[in-house]
Amino acid sequence: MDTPPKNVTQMENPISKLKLENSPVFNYINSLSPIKPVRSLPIAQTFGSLSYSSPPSVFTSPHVSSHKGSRFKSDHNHVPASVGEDEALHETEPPQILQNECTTDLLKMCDGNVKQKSETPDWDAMISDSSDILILDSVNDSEASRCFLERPSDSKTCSLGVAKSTLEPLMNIDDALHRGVRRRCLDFEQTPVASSSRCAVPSIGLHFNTIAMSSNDNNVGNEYSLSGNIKVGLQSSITSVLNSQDNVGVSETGEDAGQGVEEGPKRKFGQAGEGESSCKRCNCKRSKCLKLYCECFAAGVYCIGPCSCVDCFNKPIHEDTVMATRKQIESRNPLAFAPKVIGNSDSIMEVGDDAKSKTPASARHKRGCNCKKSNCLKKYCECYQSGVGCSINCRCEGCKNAFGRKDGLTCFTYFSVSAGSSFTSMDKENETSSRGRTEKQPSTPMPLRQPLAQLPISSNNMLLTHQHLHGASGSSLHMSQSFRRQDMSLMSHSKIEIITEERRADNIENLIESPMTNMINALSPNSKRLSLPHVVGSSELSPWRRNGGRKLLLSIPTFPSLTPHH
DNA sequence: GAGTTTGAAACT
DNA sequence: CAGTTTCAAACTC
Repeated sequence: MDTPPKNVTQMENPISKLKLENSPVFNYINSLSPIKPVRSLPIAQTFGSLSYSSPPSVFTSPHVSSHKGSRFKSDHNHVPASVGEDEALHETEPPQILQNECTTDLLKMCDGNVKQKSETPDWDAMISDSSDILILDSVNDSEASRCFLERPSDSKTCSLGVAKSTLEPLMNIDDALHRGVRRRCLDFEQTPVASSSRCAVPSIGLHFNTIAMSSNDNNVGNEYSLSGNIKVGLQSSITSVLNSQDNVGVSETGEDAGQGVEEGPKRKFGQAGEGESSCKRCNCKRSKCLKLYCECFAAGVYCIGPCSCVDCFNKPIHEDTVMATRKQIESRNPLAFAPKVIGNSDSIMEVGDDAKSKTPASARHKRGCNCKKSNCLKKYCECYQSGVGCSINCRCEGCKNAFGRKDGLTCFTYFSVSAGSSFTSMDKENETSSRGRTEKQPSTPMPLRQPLAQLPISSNNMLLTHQHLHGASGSSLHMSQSFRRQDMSLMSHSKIEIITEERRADNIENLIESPMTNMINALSPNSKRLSLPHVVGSSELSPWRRNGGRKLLLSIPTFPSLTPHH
């Protein structure tokens, strides 16, 4: 099923890289079926529960992880095609899944030295058909592709995050192609090493997690995104929104690496629930990582690498303990490990970063939050943290959740039309008052993307635009202006500025090219999605686009059915 | 990095 | 079920 070894070997010849398109591997890859929506991997929760799918052996078996760990260290010039590993892969991967998604995506990005084959599905088709979102976060375009293509002879490790394909560090084009074919879905479950859309800094990438931490804008808690994105990809074939560093990561050798080698990448012992990430970095000191306090444990993953936990029992070697504890917790609350966020599939958009990136507009926290002081505007709030609005289930006080207030209002990005100004005094006031926070908010323009995902489209087809609602019954708050979606589309085509708190100072070009704009653009008057390439950066057909120093490869996703797989 | 705040989880 | 305690993440300085 996988790449014939011969071809793989052939790939090692640097010269062949330049003639990839003629290589058997390339042909093989192209012969594979086009990208298809993948909903495969069960997002159903974890182990223990009756309806839960059993975790792939690859995650439960330490030795497998060792494999993986070693894989990262493997000489990239060497083709690690361990039979055992491949077998493990075969065991874990639904055959039809991602047959060539990794490679296809991957190849698409090799538009530098490696020419894209004309037969490769065009972006329009891909985007509209597969409804993928593929946002690459990388230093820059050239770097992205370069990393991809260059043989890291200089020990640089480059990895390119390709949504599901989740390339790995130490990946050069050879390995990339090779692994893309060979590894497929394993990566998706192997979240830690999952995707990286970033060219790694000179480092020996072992854990993607750390890169996330080392990125410039230190986002808080974005570690969630990784698996979230991956899962999205799996569920919906939506290539992830790998836009924030959390989504990506290449780590350096070191403690992480050591642990990675020792235990392998962080694995799931259960399947992290929808919206949960398998890429946690806990810091537990007293819970032994055996309580839900522990994010790793709660997410269904073992602690490894980046974790700074003390007396951690959430490790493969304590699998029995972990399982027992988990069962105990589940006996107390059968849904303890169930996805906290549930959502519908009929949402209009799904964007954002990290866990939120897969949060459909209608998604809501299952249990609701209970915030008293944070106004649901900080990540203390599980709803906010999950990128969903508060709901009737919430018992929060003074809810101002930007993703949707308990009272049904939605606050989000500033919206200014045309030459317009935009900010009302209140807006500015709010901006000011919230800037301190916002600046530290996920670099992810969370308010930028996420809320958009929840553009409140009313039953009468009205798109409620931003309002920074000030308080529940906010004083002078302007009630949401409303635009018909049609108008939105028109406006976006003419000129619409979308100003976020974070990016207000950005130049107009960036603003216009903001994801939100693109998304709006992507909304045709009849609510159909428009081809992305036309939307994304008219100047270049390249799927790469700039976004505040990040390259975003966008496409518009259809919503995976997030109907909880209970 | 240390200390504080916060709210979920756990406990009573 | 409500109140309290514990806990770790989020946040601030």
